[in-house]
Amino acid sequence: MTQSTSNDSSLKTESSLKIEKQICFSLYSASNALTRAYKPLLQQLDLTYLQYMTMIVLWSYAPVTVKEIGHKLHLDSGTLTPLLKRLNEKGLIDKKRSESDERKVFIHLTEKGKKLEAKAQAIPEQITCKVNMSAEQASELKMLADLLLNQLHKLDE
Amino acid sequence: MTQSTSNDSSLKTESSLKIEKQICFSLYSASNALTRAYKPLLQQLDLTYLQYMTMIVLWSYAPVTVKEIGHKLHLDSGTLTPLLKRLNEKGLIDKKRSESDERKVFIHLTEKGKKLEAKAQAIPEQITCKVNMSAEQASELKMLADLLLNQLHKLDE
DNA sequence: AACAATTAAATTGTGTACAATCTAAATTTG
DNA sequence: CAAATTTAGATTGTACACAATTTAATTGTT
Repeated sequence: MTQSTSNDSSLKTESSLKIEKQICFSLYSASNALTRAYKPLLQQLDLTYLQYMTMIVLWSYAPVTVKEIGHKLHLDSGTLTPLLKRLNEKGLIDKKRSESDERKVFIHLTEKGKKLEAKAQAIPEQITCKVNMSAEQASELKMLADLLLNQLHKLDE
Repeated sequence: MTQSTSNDSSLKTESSLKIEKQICFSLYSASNALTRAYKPLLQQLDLTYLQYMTMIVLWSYAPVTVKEIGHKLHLDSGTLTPLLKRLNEKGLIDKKRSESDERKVFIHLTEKGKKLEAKAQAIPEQITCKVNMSAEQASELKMLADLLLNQLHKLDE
């Protein structure tokens, strides 16, 4: 069989298809794994990873519009509307339409939502223990991921 | 000194909740942005990012079991079963139950599936153009993402 | 003022991720 | 060798992501 013994078709595969897979896929897998690692910690707060992220934005900036949350998290209303509905059902946030511009919806923290911040203080340290990387490696990883993100955002202009 | 007496929680927030958010969130955002960047390129192949990834595994290793694909992509049958069903409907793969062990399902490439590899050769170069990073930065990013992934996998043992 | 264009959020539909459960087949044990 | 256990894959249900469309409010232009 000519084909079964020959693997020259993989020459190009090895020099491009496989290598590029590694970089993008490494990022993809690491991101999934990180979300998985957060899950058991966040169950104590009854939050998913994205809900936790949204609460972090709210703890710093509430009241903010859906648009502003989306800008900070790089997400659109298709993702945020149902997510905010769930946070509202949990009693963590309130929605109020802006009076000056009725298109805008401001997201406010409820007392329960504000109180949750104290409980969330434990999370960062717990995840740092799980991720046994040096501070230098972690900040280098962050820097490179941000660089990549910025490069990709430039394309949208 | 300059700290407000009204909000002493800001100290802890700034030193942990905010910073840890950055690292994990940078990774998360970069990964999402990368998937978005692939989308227009992969539309030429009528594949999503994960379908493309699965095809890359198959181009190298088919026929392989669902389990083996899952191991390489760090995904389980809950994700892969419906995905493979779609690749099957597109005529790219066939499923064949193993004769020696009827629990196992081997995924084979169809002729159409094999032919798609040639068309996919253009993708890596196109994405490299979009991601304007140096080779050093890219490989450093990959290395750190792999390190993180390995650290997190150690916890599962 | 009239109306086209833009904007904010919601909605719809497709495709991941993943926990939990189920079925059937293979393996291990008593 | 039969019962208990394990394993491979499929199924079910929840929650993202995101494109495309819709609705309603605001802004821009003439």
